[in-house]
Amino acid sequence: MDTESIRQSLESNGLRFTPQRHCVMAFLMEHAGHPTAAEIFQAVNRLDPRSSRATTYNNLRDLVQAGLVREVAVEGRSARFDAKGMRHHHFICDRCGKVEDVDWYDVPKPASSSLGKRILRECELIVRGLCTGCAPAKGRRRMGVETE
Amino acid sequence: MDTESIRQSLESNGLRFTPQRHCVMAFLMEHAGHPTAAEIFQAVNRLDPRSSRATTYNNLRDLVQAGLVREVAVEGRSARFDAKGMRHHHFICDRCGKVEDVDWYDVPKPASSSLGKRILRECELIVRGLCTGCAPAKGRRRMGVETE
DNA sequence: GTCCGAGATTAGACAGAATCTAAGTTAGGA
DNA sequence: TCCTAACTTAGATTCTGTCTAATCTCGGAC
Repeated sequence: MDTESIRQSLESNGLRFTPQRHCVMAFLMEHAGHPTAAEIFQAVNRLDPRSSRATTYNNLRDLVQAGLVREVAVEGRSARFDAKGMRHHHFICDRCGKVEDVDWYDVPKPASSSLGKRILRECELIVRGLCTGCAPAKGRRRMGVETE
Repeated sequence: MDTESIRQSLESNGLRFTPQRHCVMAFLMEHAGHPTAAEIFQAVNRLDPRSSRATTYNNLRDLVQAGLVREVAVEGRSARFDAKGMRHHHFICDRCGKVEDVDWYDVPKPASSSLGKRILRECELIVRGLCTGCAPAKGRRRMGVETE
């Protein structure tokens, strides 16, 4: 996503395109590793030491509302964010907590009517396991495949 | 799940069965509404005013490790927990944040090999939308079905 | 070009959630 | 009974996020 389309998305949501917002977007697009709000603030603050934490949090909230950024659902203390590029699911490593993308595939929705709820978005999948770094070497199968 | 099987699960994980742990499990099994750690602590503390917050947090962590309790992946400030009874997915209301259970159905896993990761558990689904309380009355369709 | 108002930013205080620490207690095996 | 490891406790601390009031900036109206 280029600067101009970021600007357009912001303005169509009644938001101004500011250097701070650009900075947040740029960092998120460069870092696919689902950084936390604190990491984003650090990065923004490194580029412009005058920028404040409140602004970063405000901007993250605004960008999520504008649909430019997604907040990833993971356990843990701090919110993680994701520049919305291609749709994808998420993989969480049970050992190191790393969040990785999983290629998108359609997941069947539960029947909305049977729930009595209104389903607004595609279902998001959380896949758990061990990432390449944490999984034991191929051939040795210490952990097995546990399905609860 | 009865007291004896809780005791066995704890002991097979090298953990003692203590009144505090029993209290946490009992509360979680009675309250299916995915209480937060703070709510669990309040409830435990009401039964035994001497019990401490640190113990409740420690016990929740231990119970999750022992596989007796699940931490639910939701955005938001406080961790939410769930006694592992029947398998189910989760529905999160976009407006009020309420977490509800969705009946279990199998979701196709991504191909483990193609990921280079080891998938350890069933995939967890996060469904979003408006709960019965927040959805506009039937017939009026203000929000439509938005699929990102 | 100037003025004005809404939106944006800032620093720092504040609040809530979770963790850490050190000391005391308890349970269970030797 | 004694000893040790596991457990619990109170309270301090850290971390994460929000709020507030003051200031700044942009863009439209004049």
